[in-house]
Formats: sequence, C-alpha cells, structure tokens
Amino acid sequence: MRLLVVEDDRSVAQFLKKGLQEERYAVDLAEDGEMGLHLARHASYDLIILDVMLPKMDGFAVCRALRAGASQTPVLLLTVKDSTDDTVLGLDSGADDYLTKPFAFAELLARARALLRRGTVQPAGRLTVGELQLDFVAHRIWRGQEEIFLTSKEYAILEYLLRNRDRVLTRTAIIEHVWNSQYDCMTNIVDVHIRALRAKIDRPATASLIHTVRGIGYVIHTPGNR
Amino acid sequence: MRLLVVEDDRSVAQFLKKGLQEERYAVDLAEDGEMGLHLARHASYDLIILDVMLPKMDGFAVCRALRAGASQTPVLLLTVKDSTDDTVLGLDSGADDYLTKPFAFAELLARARALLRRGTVQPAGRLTVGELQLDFVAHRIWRGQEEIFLTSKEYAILEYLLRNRDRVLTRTAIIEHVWNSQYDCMTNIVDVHIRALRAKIDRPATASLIHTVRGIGYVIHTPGNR
DNA sequence: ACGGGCCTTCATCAAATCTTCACCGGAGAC
DNA sequence: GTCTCCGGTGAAGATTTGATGAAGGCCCGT
Repeated sequence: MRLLVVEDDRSVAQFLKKGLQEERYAVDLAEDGEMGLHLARHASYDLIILDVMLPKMDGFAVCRALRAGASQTPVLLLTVKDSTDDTVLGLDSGADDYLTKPFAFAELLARARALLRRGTVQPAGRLTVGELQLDFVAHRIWRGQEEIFLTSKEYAILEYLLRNRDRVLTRTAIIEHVWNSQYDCMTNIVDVHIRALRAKIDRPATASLIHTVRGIGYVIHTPGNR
Repeated sequence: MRLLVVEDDRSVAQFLKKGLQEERYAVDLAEDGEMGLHLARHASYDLIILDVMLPKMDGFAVCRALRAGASQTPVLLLTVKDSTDDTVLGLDSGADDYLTKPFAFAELLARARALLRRGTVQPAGRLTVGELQLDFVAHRIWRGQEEIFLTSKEYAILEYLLRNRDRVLTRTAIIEHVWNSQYDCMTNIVDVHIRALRAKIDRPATASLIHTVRGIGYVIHTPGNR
C-alpha cells in the first residue's frame, strides 16, 4: 500500500510519515501543492493525504485538478478550521473524507483504512493461501496456528505478491511498489528480501510458496490454479 | 516485440532496458539522436522510446526525421519539463504520446502497451491451437491440463509463431523479432531453440506442431487449415 | 555510547540458459 | 541412384541469473 502525504509543515509531515510507516505503508512526502499534484499524477498511490493550507496550490485545487484528470485515488483532506465552509468546499472538490486539525493519529489511521478498504475489490481483510493466512488490516501472518513475524519490507513484498497472486511481478514492479526509489535497477535487494521471506514462511520440508520466474521476477500461485 | 530506447543517461537507459526486458520485450539502446535515428531506420521496431534531451540531435528532430521518412513506428517521448510547449512541440513533431520525467515505470509501461496495442488487432488474452493453450498475459502455456515451462527465448519464439500462425516465418524474421540487434544470421540458433521447443510441446507420439519449410523457416498451422 | 534489529550492498557460487560447433542423415535436384 | 545442401542433433563452452552468506551502516531503545 502506497500513500502520498502532501503537507508543508515539516514536523507534521515527519510525524505522519513515521506513524504511517509503522503501520507498514510506503509513504511519499510532498511539500507543496504543485509537487503533490505532480507526484500524484505520475505515480500510483492507494491514498492521498492532503493538507488544505499549502504553498503554491492549496489542497482544494490539487484535489480538483486530480479529479479533473479522472483520478480515482481516494483523498483524505486535512482542514484547519472546523468551519462547515471548508468541509463543503473539500467534499465538493472531490475529496472522499476530511479530518480537522488537530486530530488524533488513531483517528487519521481509522479514516485512512476506511478509504483504503472502500476502493479495493478485496472483499475481506483476510486472505488464505495454502496454510498461510494473512490479515491485511492488522498486518499479521500465520502459518497454520503459528504466527510468523515479518519485518516491514518483508511484509510489504509478501502482501504485494499475495494481492496479485497468479500474476508474475517483475523486480521493477516490486521495487516501484514497495520502495520509493527512482531508476535503481542495479541492486539485488528484492532477491535478498525474498530469501528472508522464504526462510520465514516456508517450512524446511515443503517446496517454496514463492516461485522464481527466471529473468522476470516472482509469483505466488493459488493452489490448484492453472 | 522489439523496442528501441534512445536515452543518453546510462543509468536511466539501463533502468528502462532492464524493466522492459522483464516485461519480455527485446530492447535495443541508442545513446544519442544520430545513433537512434540510424537504428530506427535500419531495423524494424514495434515502438521507439525517445528522450528529448539528447546529444547530437534532439528527440524532436529525430522524430521529425523519422516521420519525414514515412515511418509509422509509434514514438513515446520523454520530456523533462512539464511545460505545455514541449508537449505541443512533441506531438507536432509526430510523436504519439509523451511522458514527463520523472515518471513511474508502471506508467511508462501502461503507455507503451497502449501504443503497441494501437494498430494491432489484439487477439484475446488466450489462444488455443489444438491441445495447446497459451496465456499471452501471464506468459504461461498448457498442453491439455499439464503446464509446460518454457525458457524466455522458447516462449518468445512460440508466441511469435502462434501470433502469426499459417504464415511461414523466416529465420531472419524470427531473429529480428526475438533478439535485439547485434545478432548475425550465420548461426543455427533458431534451429536449436526450435528443437528445444519441439521437445517440450510435442508429445512423443504426435507429429510436430511446428512445421519446417525447407530453405525458408518455420510455421504453425491452425488445425484443419493448411 | 552501546547493542540489536533491520536494511542494503557486495562477492561468490551453482544452476539454468543461451550459443556455438561439428557431424549426420534425409530431402530434393539432377 | 547419387550428390548436395539444409536442417536435425548432441554436447561442450560461455554467459547470465538467482541464491547465499557475510559485512557495514543506520536507527532506535537502553
């Protein structure tokens, strides 16, 4: 899950980034409206958290511009005053929800999750593949009865593979989805994390759940799929 | 599918090449405009990805030169600034689409696919010939119920033969389509791969699905057609 | 400051795959 | 029937790719 936070106040931005990363989201930051709009247009996010008061272009404008471009990405607006005006203006401009500063981080999280759930086709917060069970909301994983603890990168990769099971994901796609990096292809970072993942989720005896597709990337197959 | 990437920044060029190769395209690189134009004229590509800022000859000029030569090959321009000027100039010079740097690789891919789709009558995602079934999207193959695992070269050749079934494809055509340039044709590399393919897709008993046309190349016939 | 966990990079190794080559046998020409 | 190419064949050698183990750096909590 990849989020974009558009917020000019550095300390608030860092606070949000850190908190969201702890919830295992990949987070990009933008410091002003223009930058935010640009990023939103040229990368694919699952949710955009948008401050209203921004240099260069305010949150409403960014939101309208996005919707004018037919973007469907859910937008959560952060307004300052508790004025009905702002609220109406926000929802009018195409935002999906709003939150008034100051807010509790837990509430932001709750609304963010609600928005993320809304768009996704994913019916339940849970997914079972073979003996593996994954809880998208709690970000927890079990193999049978036993819980498996993954690091955030491991979790992010596994979730991406599972949400797209039976589709081969290229290393490039994985890097783009899980990291925020630009044009870096000379690394085997994906392989290394895959190895760590395999070590944790495969039992010594069984064949690997994650299949390597030589020259391309990795897949997880639904059992019995053809 | 064979693509030409004209880009002077080595790291970006490598990034694009690797990412596109992971998507099973054959990719040639050119480092400057002149080289790009030369390659584009003397080899046949399905798509050209063209940076605007290039040594010797900029992207617009290359594009115009190509169009002046009546080339129909789709061109995707990579512009730097988000200025309308560049956009207009680009489309004026005959490009089919453009993308502003920095971009997400997934977006480049989406646009590249859109351009490649244009013109061709895209056969459905799946194709059945005899007891062979092929999934163009997942790049997977089955004979009856049993999945057959091919190497990337084998797959590329088989897909090419199947997309052009009932047409005899010469070795030269196959080489040009499946390999990137820098390949001489005084080799029996195609024959060797065809042999490997036959070993995998033909059952021991049955006659070969791939027919040899002596002195020319190879064909796959639609059942009942010949 | 210290130690631990995590992320990332790097070098190395083994396996899969690609390519070349030499030889053989059959198809087609005569 | 014989001769000549052309393609089939098997195997060796080269190359590419992924797996692996280890080391260094960074961040965080103590």
